Amino acid sequence: MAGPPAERPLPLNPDEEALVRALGQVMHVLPRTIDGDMIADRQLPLTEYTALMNLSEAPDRRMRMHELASLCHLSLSGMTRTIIRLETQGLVKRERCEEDARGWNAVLTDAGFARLEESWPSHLAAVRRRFLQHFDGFDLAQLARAFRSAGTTD
Amino acid sequence: MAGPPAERPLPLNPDEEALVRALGQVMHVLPRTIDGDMIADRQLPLTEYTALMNLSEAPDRRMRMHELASLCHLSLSGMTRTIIRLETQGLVKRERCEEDARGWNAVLTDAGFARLEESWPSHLAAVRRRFLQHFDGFDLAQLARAFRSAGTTD
DNA sequence: CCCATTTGCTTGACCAAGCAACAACCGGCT
DNA sequence: AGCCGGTTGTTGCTTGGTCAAGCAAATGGG
Repeated sequence: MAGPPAERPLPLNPDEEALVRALGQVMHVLPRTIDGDMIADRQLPLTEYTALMNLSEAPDRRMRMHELASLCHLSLSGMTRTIIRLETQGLVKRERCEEDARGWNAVLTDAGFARLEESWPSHLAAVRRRFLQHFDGFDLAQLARAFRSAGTTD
Repeated sequence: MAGPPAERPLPLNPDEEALVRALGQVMHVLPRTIDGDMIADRQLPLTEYTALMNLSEAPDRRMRMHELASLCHLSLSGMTRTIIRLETQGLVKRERCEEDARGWNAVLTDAGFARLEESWPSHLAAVRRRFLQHFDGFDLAQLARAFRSAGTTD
């Protein structure tokens, strides 16, 4: 990545420029908009929804902090703090991990599952309306591959 | 956005699901990666680079806080603080706006311009490598349109 | 078996950024 | 002239990120 101070590479062409700007916009606007929708609609911030959702899909509705953090795109400390918030609301509880007593499992409670059940349609609608809707004619699978390749630490 | 508690809409199909997950990943990883590249390479965080860049393209290298914030995809308060950081480094100065005494102009200094000159190739390289490269076969203009439509507050 | 190292998670400090409440100021209306 | 709604920035609080330190459990070499 490093190099001599001042090369003079070719600047972006207009299409590249437009795409980069538009992506910047989306990255800024989209999470906030969806979070706003969720809060307005179900009083459940996107981060907490995401945690509940990933837990609900895990076997036995439980997961180690490390794995959950990575699925939620959160740092481990951010995950800890999120789980603490959810725990105080009774939506999640923590249990020591049996096969490795250093570890903890975040476990979805029944209340947490109910909260999720009542919230996912709202999340789904937001995702459709704020994002997917705008990619109607596109080859989504191909797009997904490109994004995945841009998102995996190259 | 609001509705009765528990509708049962169709879930996302696998391609939609994959795209949403991949975008989540990118939104999380990309800014941090590029920011990391810029810091490693030029000790200039992405946010500060973006501010300098937008200022440099403005007439007289000056801009009102409001407009600069919007171009940088930053809240006004975030912009205030960024400009304060840049000001303490001597890269920007603030001047009262003459035609409106509430307003301020952020003005790029010569030092700021020099900093930008020395940094933009690094930014450009990061954007190419971390993002554009992964969209080789795509119709970038069409993509840009879709992203713009998803990014404008619907 | 014991001690050093590593691993999994928590915690605290510090920073960046968003939102909401605020202050200063403009401009139009009466 | 004086007020009032809207605009422009700034500040206080919360969330989240990184980094470093701490602690408890696990692992491995002597």
